[in-house]
Amino acid sequence: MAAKIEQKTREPLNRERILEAAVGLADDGGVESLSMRKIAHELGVVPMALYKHVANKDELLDGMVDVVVGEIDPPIEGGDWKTTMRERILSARRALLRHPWASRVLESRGEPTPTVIAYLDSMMGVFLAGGFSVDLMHHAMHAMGSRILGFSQELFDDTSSMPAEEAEAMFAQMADVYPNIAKLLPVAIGTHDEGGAVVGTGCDDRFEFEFALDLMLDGLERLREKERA
Amino acid sequence: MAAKIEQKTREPLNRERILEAAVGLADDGGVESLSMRKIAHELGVVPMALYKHVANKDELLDGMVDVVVGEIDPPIEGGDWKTTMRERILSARRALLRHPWASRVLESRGEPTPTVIAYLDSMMGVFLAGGFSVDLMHHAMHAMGSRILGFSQELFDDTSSMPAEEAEAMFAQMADVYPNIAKLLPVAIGTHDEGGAVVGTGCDDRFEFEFALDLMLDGLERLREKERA
DNA sequence: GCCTGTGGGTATACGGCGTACACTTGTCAA
DNA sequence: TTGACAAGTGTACGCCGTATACCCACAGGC
Repeated sequence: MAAKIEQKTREPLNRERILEAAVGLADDGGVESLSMRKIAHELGVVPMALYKHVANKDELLDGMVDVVVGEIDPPIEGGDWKTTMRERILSARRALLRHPWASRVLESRGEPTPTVIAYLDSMMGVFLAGGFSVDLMHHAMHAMGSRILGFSQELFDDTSSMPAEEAEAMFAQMADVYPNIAKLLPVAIGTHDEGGAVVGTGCDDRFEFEFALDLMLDGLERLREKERA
Repeated sequence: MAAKIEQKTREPLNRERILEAAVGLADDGGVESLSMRKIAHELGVVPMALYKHVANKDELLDGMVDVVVGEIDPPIEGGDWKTTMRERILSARRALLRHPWASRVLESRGEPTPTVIAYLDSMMGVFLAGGFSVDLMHHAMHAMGSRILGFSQELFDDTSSMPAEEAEAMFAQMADVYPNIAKLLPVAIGTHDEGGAVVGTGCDDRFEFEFALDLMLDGLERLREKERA
């Protein structure tokens, strides 16, 4: 009896299950190819059924962003402002790396969701608790920009995904047209002659992100100290 | 005779005319609502006619980006690296403000076009001519990120577009939920009590952009000096 | 003058999309 | 038993990008 009921009444749809399916599909298919029809199919349901639980596709995208932002660790307690900020931003970055579509969706959405606003608010709190004036905190938030959410759009595709010799050939080919990019050949590809030994540190995304992050945080620290004096 | 010919043989389609129309439509309609059909209609032609001159919509978007990047002033000659960089980036920003859709398209495109690559290459040249090592230039380019092309995505919509009292009401309403954002009310809205006088500097996009830009450039300058020592 | 490519514009059509609207059906309170 | 209500369905509309086949003016060779 119970089994029969279980068989015929499948698990009912709800907002969480829809978001979960959507996030999963976006994770492995990319957000461009995400469609209401595919989500519905994934859930074994007709497309219009989704609209009983989400208003429309935009609202669903907002919900997906909230799922990702919800994965960011809470701020650590008791640290100074800089490490608190740094750690949390790196946690945000980890969340966004798990869901590579999220940064694009975040940018394209006009108004931030309450979840995102709450995150930003808490980050502002970290600045203020660290001794920033409201004014400086304001500028700091603008200066951090998307970095505070763990991403900064890269303008080049990383060449690290292609075989080294292919990338090398590509670089060599455009050496005369783009002389300065060509100079990056050794450091960006990863075969890098250093004191006679070829070391393999290429374009390390994590390093570059933290490099820029620390540059920003250090600059802000300096301004904060100047302000307090 | 000549007039008759002129009448019946309209100005022929070509890539430039298509790009011009597309940029115009995107400028006033937004890039989301830009469609091949609308461009064709604008040009008094059937949609498929466009495909004789552009491969597909993606390639057309690339072309549109190139138009915008082409509007960026060439680097000034004879200045030090920092002002050269600064001025050119501000010129890029002006171009992107004329075509607000361009930054979004730039981000969403995977591989940069040759035009964009050439721009980046010339910016690298500015760093190198300024005495940066190839390594530091490499990190600097990553750190600048999209800022080098004149934009840094804002995470909040600017409240400056809505009437001050409405914004004020909005802020007041969320004061208990977002205490730190609420503290921005005076400085971000634009009515700002300073020494008894209410001054009207709100969220100044230009100021915020240059604030962050200079923070970055100053940080890089320090690293450059440390490196040379 | 005629033939024949060929390049540019056209007509039609396909499969996909988001979603409005009208419907059935299963559940439970009264 | 009824009847309201929530959840899921079916159909349809108007968009989208673009494949494919077509037409036709015109240039170059004969």
